[in-house]
Amino acid sequence: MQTAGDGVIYAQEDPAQSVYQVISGAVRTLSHTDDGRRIIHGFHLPGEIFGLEREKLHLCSAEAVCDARLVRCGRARLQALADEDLRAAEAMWWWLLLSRDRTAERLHFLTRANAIDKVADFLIDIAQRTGSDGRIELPMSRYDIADYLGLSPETVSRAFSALRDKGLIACRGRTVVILEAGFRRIPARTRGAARQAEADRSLRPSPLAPLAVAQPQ
Amino acid sequence: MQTAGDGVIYAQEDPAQSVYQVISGAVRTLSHTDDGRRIIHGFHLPGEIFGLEREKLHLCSAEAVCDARLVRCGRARLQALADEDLRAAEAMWWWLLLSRDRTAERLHFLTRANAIDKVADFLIDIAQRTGSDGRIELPMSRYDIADYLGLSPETVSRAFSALRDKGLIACRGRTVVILEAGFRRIPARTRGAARQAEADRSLRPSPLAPLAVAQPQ
DNA sequence: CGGGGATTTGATGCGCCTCAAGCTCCGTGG
DNA sequence: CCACGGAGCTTGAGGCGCATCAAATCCCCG
Repeated sequence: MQTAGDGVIYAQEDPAQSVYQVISGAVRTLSHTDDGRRIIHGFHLPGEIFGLEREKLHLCSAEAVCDARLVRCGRARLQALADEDLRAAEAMWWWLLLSRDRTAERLHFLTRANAIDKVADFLIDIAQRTGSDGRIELPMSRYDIADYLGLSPETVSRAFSALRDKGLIACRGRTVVILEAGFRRIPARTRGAARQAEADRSLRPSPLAPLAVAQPQ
Repeated sequence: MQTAGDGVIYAQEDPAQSVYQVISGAVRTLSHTDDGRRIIHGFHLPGEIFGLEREKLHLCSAEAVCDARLVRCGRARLQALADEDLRAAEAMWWWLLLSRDRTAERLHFLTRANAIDKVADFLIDIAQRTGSDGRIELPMSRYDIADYLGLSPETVSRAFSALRDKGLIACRGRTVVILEAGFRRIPARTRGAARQAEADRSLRPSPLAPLAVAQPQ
């Protein structure tokens, strides 16, 4: 399926019938606080999966950040896959645990780090997930990043400026180049996180044929 | 098995061979940032399960908060349970999804809420999990709470005082009584969280015989 | 060339961390 | 039985970081 920028893929409270994988473009999952502020749960880049729910309804909405192509996989089909192929079931299990661990890791980081480190970490994360060696073209706005990191857009912008002034990145609008290799390890991450990230990158081959190379969250 | 207060159940990087369920007392899972500060991932109360890992090693340590009794369940046994009983496998799957959702919910809350709301939410959470109708005996210190909520111990203490001054709680040391019913819904939670909490409380019966009524995280 | 959203920059205030004392409670030894 | 000590907790003062309000600038696109 195909979705234009800002298009709604599913809304919060919609029946959760499918799981999705991004083919191209980018997707954000989001919800709103009671006082109306937006929370972005995560961004989903090509190859990554989203939409798996515990209950019958989606807990958050999903929107295309920019024009995006997706593959949809029905719940029943996923269930069938897991039932008939033990390795597929194992892969899903493992993928879900990874998703949980990443969320926990993000929690600790966002709770402790300052604004500059958050933005730096975000850029490194995007670079790694896109397989980039430093140059990245951000699909999302500063507002999106702010709502994802729990900062104000102004603070995000100031963090970009600070990183540029320090010579750690070069950027113009949404084009960013990560300059400093040393910059690639952020303080305040929990011990062992580096080792874990290493393990994550060498993703085990997955038997989830149409949904291969699952990058959770 | 039995463990005294502050006793180590397993250490970070230990081989992850078992899953545990708390029978009595309380357990904390924790790790340390590179600069030495302590991060408490979660508290585990009677009936709750912890220790399930994606990899061969534990990502964080587990310690008894106070004297505690635990049940240990080996990985192989868990695997066998899942293989032979489809309903058990489903329950584990569901439990893991719940764990993920709770972590995500906590992430958004801790990123947005102020110190008083964090502490208030923490107290309500503990009260709900212990099945208390208001009176709770905290097993953990203010320092533990601080490291769990990402606050300083002083700020946690001030939050307790502020809640007391507002007439929302009564407390003396680690004994707390939640006074205001209206206080039981905290702002800044994401929409639908109330409905979700409702669903969580009516926990579906689990076929995990020795590890029944699984409360994740 | 004009318009409007996205981004940047500036000024100000509040909230939490840090450093620093007191205070409470409880166990221990005199 | 009471003085002592120490850990846990509370309270106070000051400073830094981020949110907020405000305004200027960039840049894309018609």
